[in-house]
Amino acid sequence: MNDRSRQTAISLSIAAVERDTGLSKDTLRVWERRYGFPNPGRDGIGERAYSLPEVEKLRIIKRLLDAGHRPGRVVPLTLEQLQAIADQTVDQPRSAEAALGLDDLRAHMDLIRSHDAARLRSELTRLLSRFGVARFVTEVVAPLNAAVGDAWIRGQMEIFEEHLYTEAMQVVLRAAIAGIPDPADPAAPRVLLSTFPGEPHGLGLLMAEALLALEGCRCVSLGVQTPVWDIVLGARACRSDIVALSFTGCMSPNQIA
Amino acid sequence: MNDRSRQTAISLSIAAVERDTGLSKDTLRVWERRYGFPNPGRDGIGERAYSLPEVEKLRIIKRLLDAGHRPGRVVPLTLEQLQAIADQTVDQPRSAEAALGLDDLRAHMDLIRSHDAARLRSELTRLLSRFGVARFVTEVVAPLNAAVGDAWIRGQMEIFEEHLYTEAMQVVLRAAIAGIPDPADPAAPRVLLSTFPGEPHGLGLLMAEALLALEGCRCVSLGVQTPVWDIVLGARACRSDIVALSFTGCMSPNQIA
DNA sequence: GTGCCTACTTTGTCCAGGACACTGTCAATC
DNA sequence: GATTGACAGTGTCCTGGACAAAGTAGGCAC
Repeated sequence: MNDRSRQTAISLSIAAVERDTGLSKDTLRVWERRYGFPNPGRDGIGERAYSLPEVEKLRIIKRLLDAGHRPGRVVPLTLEQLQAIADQTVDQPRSAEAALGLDDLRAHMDLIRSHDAARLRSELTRLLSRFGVARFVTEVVAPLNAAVGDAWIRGQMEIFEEHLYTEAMQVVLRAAIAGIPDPADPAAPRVLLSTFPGEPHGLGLLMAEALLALEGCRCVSLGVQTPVWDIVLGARACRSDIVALSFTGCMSPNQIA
Repeated sequence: MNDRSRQTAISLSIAAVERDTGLSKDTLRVWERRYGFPNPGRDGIGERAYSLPEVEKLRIIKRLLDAGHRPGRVVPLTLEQLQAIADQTVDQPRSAEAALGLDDLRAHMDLIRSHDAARLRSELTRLLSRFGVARFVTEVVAPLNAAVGDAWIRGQMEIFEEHLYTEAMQVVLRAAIAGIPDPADPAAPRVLLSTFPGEPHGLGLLMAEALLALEGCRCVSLGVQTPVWDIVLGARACRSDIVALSFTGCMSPNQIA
């Protein structure tokens, strides 16, 4: 309700840190109790006041957790140790097959980092025209997403850069989808797309929509973060044959009565 | 971490209710303490187990709060009383000017409720062509948004229907924006668009983007929910002259160093 | 070595009840 | 009518305790 203006000193309330890091208030307090980190000062009222470097470190830790590490092993570490772990973590087998060579991929990452939204969009559109929708999605979007995710884990990419990329890619993908004609076959399977609450990333959804539309499906998207119950309602209302849900990794289509 | 499967009995954990209603765990507990509602049962472990009707009532209450009512006045009421308040609340002065007459508006609401995504899209596209981008945004999108919001407050619209509408409108607006050529003038003002964390609605952003692009601005959108610090970083990186932030109601552009 | 079962440890979330700053309300005063 | 002050309504934060679910390691048969 309040969000008292904390701009005076550069420190954040526990609610702000929850927003910015994705770590719940409970988790933040219990880490402080157990690991001694974070160790926020207190403002005049006795409430936690997190410093900016502390929040930055928390963000790095959150990324490592999402990448599969355990809190007990990473929370007590120093910044340098965290960076080292991040670097070695992402040495997973990269992009087996891709229309983009590794050099191309690096070039596009640099393009993102150059913050030239218009050029990024036109370059992506060029690739779309060159490879067609299907190859574009599987061999350009997917590896680029992975590369952006990796850079993000390594701390080599700011959040706004990732937003910039997501927005540009969204524009291109939506244009691609708009270019796919509706199936003439009245028996075409009807697909409802959405993500569960807690999954705000919509690129996977658009990728799926593009591929499914290509296959001749009649796609209806509900956008991201639809409550489970409303997904059921929506599936029923649209008489959908398939419900496609996009996760950060796995995919689970299933039939609904 | 757990989200224990509660499908067996039809009850939700406090975390699930927080997700589905937007009321914080703290608020839910304190309402229980103060007003005696909600009054969830306890599962085997002693944790709150909210019933489905309870959650539905909480959702209605949340809507009324967002519409300006005070908790003490609405939380203790019965469902009927709440419905009565909702009905009388929305009797605000409706749509002074609009390209859509009230009948048209009602017709479009019915179209949304018919769950025919394709027809909704094409109808909106038709209106876009007929009125042009500027009038479409101000005289079609804006009143429709308001009408959807009203229906939502009255409980006359399911969440998935609102998602359906948002997605369709998004497709149309993005197509409209894509059709606006980039300004040739190299001195065109550069505008960065985003919303603050906590504001996940992107239609306002797209409306602003459309209007600004029409005015010859060079728009770059970061999408929704960008952390404040990253908006600053983004504005700097894109050398933006203006930062446009979309809220649920008011608009606040401002200059950045 | 491989597979499986059983302890042990880690970890996020939940609980209770107290506190307090912020905001809106209402009445008395200038 | 505006301003001020008392007062109640309200959301968020605090502490410290508890525990189920998930992950890890040891033991034992094959």
